[in-house]
Amino acid sequence: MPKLPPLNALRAFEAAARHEGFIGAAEELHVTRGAVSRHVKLLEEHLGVPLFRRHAQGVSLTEAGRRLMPVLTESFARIAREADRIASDALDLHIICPPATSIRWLLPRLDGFRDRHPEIRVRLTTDFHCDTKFDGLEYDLGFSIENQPTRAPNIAVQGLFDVRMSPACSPAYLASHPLARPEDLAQADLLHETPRHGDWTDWLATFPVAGVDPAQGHDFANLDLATRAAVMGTGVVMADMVLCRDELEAGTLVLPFPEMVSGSPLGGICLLGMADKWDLPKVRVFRDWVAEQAAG
Amino acid sequence: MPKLPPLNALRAFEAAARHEGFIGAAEELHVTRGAVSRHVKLLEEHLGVPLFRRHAQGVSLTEAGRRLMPVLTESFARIAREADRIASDALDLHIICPPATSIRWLLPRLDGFRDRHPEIRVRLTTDFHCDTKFDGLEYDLGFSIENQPTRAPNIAVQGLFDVRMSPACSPAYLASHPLARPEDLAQADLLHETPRHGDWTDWLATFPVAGVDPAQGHDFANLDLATRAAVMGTGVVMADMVLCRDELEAGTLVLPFPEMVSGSPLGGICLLGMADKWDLPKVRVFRDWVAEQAAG
DNA sequence: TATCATGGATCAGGTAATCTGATCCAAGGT
DNA sequence: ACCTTGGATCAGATTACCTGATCCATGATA
Repeated sequence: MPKLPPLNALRAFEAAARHEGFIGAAEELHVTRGAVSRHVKLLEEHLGVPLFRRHAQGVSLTEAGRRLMPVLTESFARIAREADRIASDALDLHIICPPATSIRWLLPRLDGFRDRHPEIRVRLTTDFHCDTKFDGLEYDLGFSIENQPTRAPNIAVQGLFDVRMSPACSPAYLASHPLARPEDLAQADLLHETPRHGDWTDWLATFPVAGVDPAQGHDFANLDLATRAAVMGTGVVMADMVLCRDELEAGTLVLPFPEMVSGSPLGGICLLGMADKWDLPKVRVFRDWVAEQAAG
Repeated sequence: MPKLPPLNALRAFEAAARHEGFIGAAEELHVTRGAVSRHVKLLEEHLGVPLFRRHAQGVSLTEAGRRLMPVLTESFARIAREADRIASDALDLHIICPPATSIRWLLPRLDGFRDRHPEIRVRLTTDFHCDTKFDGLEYDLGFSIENQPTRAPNIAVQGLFDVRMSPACSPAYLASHPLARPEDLAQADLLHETPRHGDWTDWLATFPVAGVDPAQGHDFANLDLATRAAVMGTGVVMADMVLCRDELEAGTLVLPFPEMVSGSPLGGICLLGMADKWDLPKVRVFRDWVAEQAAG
């Protein structure tokens, strides 16, 4: 079976052959002339044949050197190209995130991540995804609104923040629709993030308020649209304390009952991903960044 | 420009991938499991992506590893194959030698060299060759019967033994043709190694013998044929003391005038070769062996 | 024709990369 | 429950490698 010569010597020779001199090769490899000279000599001894003719000014390839060089140049180039592709793909970070979390929380912060890690190309897909069948091959990480403790064993989970909900509306709506007591909600226009109306149902399970029917009100495709409707004074949305922080701080949304904040029976927002990829540098870096953003 | 990962790590990974385990790779590379493990880990860190999935029993390639492996296997195989060919060609030793020296001196000894250096494939061409235009590309070494001190500057020369000549004939010939005095050679049948008759002319220049005409006698294509004719009792050959040693020791040839041994005006037998190749291992080894044989 | 510039060879000495060998650990087989 | 297999890991030893100085041959420069 053919034996492979010392690889570092091969690389030094290839560089020297390409540069037609040891100095050029030394610069490319960030070593001294002597190191290149030594490598070439070692290779020549290994093969038992000179690869360069030494002249006063520079070197020229011998017959043997001329035969060896193109094989090395091509092989190294192929290896480098493939290794580069693999390393480059390793920096592509594909994330899936539900619309509200994406638009109201992730997207506004994502440029910060891109600034800090320009080498990682983030590809964000904003859509719902089935948590129980998270596509770990397609996506490196997914935001989930259902932090269930038990999932498939090859799916890793990292909690981010609790879901804390409370009814919210615009100051103008509050002025025209008095909400002095929770029972006043029975007359309010409820805004729902999905046709399921789970948001109000869950909250009412924590705070049973007589006369409020979660079946009534307007439906939206997601929480963002419902929230924006609330800001425009359309009604009362079941606002997420985290996702609606901007509006609450700016005062475009207010909480009529600030004491009545419910948790989520689903356990809050979390990140999930395949255990396989969980500790890839790009994944770890993103997870750390998200955790930092969630905490701050 | 694509960057090349650590080459030794690539080799370790390739071996591990081929053996589907670190232990097999370790054996192939003559290192320990730990060394392979470390190399693979280094490469994985370099690329930023795992190449193996670690199980309790052995490892299996990840997507990235499956992409990288064939490129490495093919590239390394190509490099190893070409390097092997070059090293192998470096062991082909092509020699040219004049017929008499070849048949009477070199060939009987050559098996000894082949025994001592079975890795060197000796290819012997038995023919005259023009010394002034020794074909250094075709032949690694050439035996020359003309040890001229000044040659082309890129031709190296190594003297072997002096040419020492004296008339010789078979005992039977001597019995039937009395050669009591040098002058008796005038009546002898002279045997010439070439139509040039240089052998007798040179000897007669050293030992001028009245009445001997170097123009007469029988011509042969080379010294070997002339010598064998002399052994058969055809006449008197101008025998080389080295090349005819066997016959002289066996007594199949005798020297009528053992005191009258001339040197050669050409300086004796030597080896020559291109200065380029003079110190190649195969050449040096052969030169040393020839010198040893010539001295012994 | 002397001097300089260029480019490689070489060497001693230091340092970093690599290997070893022992130990640990997890998972599957008996 | 125990053993076997195969990889991970660590401290310490070893080796390979690089450096930086110096030397040398040659061709350019003045």
